[in-house]
Amino acid sequence: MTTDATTDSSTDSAPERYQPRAIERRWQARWEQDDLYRTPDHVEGKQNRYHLTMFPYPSGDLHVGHWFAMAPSDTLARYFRMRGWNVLFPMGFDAFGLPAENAAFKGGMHPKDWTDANIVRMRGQLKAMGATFDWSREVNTSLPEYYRWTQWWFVQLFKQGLAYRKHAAANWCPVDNTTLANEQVVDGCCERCGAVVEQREMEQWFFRITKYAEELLHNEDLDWPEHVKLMQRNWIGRSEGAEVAFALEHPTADGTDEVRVFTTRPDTLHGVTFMVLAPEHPLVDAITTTEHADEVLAYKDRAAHATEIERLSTEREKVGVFTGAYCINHLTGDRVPIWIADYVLASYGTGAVMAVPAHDERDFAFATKYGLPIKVVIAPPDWDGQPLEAAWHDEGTLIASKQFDRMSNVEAKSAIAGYLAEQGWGGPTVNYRLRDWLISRQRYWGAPIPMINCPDDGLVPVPEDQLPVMLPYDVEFRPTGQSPLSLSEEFVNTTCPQCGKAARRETDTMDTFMCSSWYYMRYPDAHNDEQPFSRAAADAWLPVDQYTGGSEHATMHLLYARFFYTVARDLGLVPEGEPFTRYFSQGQILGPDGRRMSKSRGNVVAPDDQVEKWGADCFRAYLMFLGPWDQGGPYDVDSIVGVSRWLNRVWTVVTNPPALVEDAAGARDLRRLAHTTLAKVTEDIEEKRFNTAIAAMMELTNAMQRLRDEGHADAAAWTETVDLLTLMLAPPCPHVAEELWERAGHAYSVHQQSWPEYDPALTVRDTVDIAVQVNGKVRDRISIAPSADEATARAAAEASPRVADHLVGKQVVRVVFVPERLLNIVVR
RNA sequence: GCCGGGGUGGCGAAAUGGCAGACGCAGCGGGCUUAAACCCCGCAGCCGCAAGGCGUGAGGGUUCGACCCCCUCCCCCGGCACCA
Repeated sequence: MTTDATTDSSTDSAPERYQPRAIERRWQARWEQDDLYRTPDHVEGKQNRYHLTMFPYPSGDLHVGHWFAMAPSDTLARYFRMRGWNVLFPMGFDAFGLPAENAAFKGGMHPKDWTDANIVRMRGQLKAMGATFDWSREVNTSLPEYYRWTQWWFVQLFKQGLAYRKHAAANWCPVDNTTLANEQVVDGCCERCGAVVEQREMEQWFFRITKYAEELLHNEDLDWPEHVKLMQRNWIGRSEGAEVAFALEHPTADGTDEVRVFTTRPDTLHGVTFMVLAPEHPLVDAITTTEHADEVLAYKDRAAHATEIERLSTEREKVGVFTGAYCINHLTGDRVPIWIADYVLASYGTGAVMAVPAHDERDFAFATKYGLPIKVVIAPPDWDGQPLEAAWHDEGTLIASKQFDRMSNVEAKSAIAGYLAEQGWGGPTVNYRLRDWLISRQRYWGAPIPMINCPDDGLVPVPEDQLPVMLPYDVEFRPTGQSPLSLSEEFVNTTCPQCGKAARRETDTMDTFMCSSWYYMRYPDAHNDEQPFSRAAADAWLPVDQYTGGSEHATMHLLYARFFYTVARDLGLVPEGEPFTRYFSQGQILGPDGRRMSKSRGNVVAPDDQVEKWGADCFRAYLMFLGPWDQGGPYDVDSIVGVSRWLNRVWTVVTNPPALVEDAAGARDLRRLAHTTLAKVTEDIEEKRFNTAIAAMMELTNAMQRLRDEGHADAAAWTETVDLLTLMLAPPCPHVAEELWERAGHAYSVHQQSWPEYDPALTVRDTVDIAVQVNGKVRDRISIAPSADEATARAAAEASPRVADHLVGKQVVRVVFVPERLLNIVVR
């Protein structure tokens, strides 16, 4: 460590200043040299505990948001390590993805080189944080040694029938030139770039996540924030109802003789007056009559060109066209006209709905516009038989429904659904809003889908011993909408693994969410080149005991990861249960102006500058101190100085203590405060309330400062307090804690010490101040023994003139006494 | 529209039925210093000279007592939204 030219270091009496950066560099080097944070799979006498914070995308620079997510997470991992657990806290990089290509395209740098350079830079920045990451387990999803196993996963899913190829309308981002999963479309726009998403018909790979919809829905028992679990449940969107077959009046040329619909209202089946198919419904062309063909064609064309935003708008007037065809309602024998309209979604249910205008607002609007009949089958109370002015969707009693008349509509739901099943016309069913996960991307920087298309054998997976399918370096990766890999003859041309004949490789790459769906399973066995990870490693570490990260991933990463874990479990790769036992979502750190940090707003706070100026310990502590972790908040450039002052004060009181003497009374007071603080800090860290934990440590420090001003303190109590403070400081501020620990003459390292236990006996007070109220208003405060009873407290209270004044001439009607809190005298 | 989370000094916040504003920023006064910075001490919700009164988005309720529980409403943030 170098001493700089500050004048005070030359004099004997002047205290040594706290120099955070020098201390931090010194200890980071030492920890790395000693491999202090390498985590073995098993440690005698310790239980394993897996802590994880979401790994970053290597965009180039670690920003304040990363620190805000990771520093408290590291504090937690350090705390549990001190509690005696063998804590795994790994780090890596989610290194595939679009920004590498876009940046590469702009800067003329190859995506791999750009990504690798960013990782080097960010690894250095992460190390500056002083976190307890076990770098020996680092993963980089863009390396063949990793994506080989991502491809292996794809093959397993394919073999399980969970990966399939389908020609379907897909979300297409015209700016990024690739398809997007449903989850990546926000308000009809690309989640990443904001461009308006289009629909494009193409061959795409999907994962059958919907097979697990019911299982994924059941997340009640997870120790996760309720709002995140709710977001997942809403996203999956279970709805109970019935599937109903309607007979086509004229079967189609290929023999189809019915249309099936999904409805949550089988109770209104007798009120169906028309039917609406999605414009993309496969039956549309076959049933459309010649005289309506032109109109239908024109409408389909218009619907196909509407953007997602237009189609999603609930305000847009509902328009459609008649196909000329009819079907028959089995229950009533009614002849029902079939229309098409784009408010019916091809991708939900059966892509067709039965319309009951009397009891559904959308159908009501549609019927009114086109003069279609409105038939009431649930009578609103006091209904006079006149036409309805609006759809009635509340509960009621069935009418005009044959044998179901006079039944409550709630009963009728199951009664009619059951009757349909008996008659072979459908029956009760459950539908989910969740769609299968579209995973193919027409971009370069991702893991190639390990499939081969053979003219004879069809789609054949690349044999596992031939993985990875290497992503070629020399490829024209300019985004054109055509998969870049398809332009490389060398990549595309191969032979069929089954018949050996010439065949072509799949040229799409995988959605990067696939890489992050299993990375937490890789850390336990990060360098295994025989399998993605061993069962032994999985048993040692999985599931993750504490996961932390932003809740923006609620319906993407967190759902996909649960899906993957379910598959892994079914394959016998991992223990039973869920991937993340506990999950905590931190809030978002905002710019000093209270808005999201972004370069265009010019409100970005650069963490490197802050670390250089204040030190990593101070920056970590500031981020934890600014408010509740799950709430986030603005980064206030001015108030970090308060945390810096605190650490300086800690430094001063510890390195330059008052005269150490014997003082029994002072010792009791100091110990009481030290142990009360320890109790509070322990509880707060367990509850992830870092802001109040730090506030408590500040209070303790302030009290020590007062003793220092007084000039003397009890030697034993002082030393004990210094040690406790240093140990409490170790998780949030690891460097200064290590330095002070060493200066106190203790053995290296503070990070291998046990978390101290507080002594409840030492926290007991001799007297407590309680509030005295008269009619609920505080009139005075009195000091009494904590054990004092009501009579004692009341006597003391009445002795106070400030209280007595309010009792004069009044009659006491009630006295409420809360020990150690207050006394309330109710008078009249 | 539906579902969550929130609204407390000039600012970040604390208190989950019991002394509202701990801790910190900014502010004011003082000390140290040739001076500045650092550092240290003190003051500080609002009105008021004071006694006292008022005060946790607004209004109502329950209670001896409400930031906290209940009802109605307003505003901010997040999610979902033609899912039949």
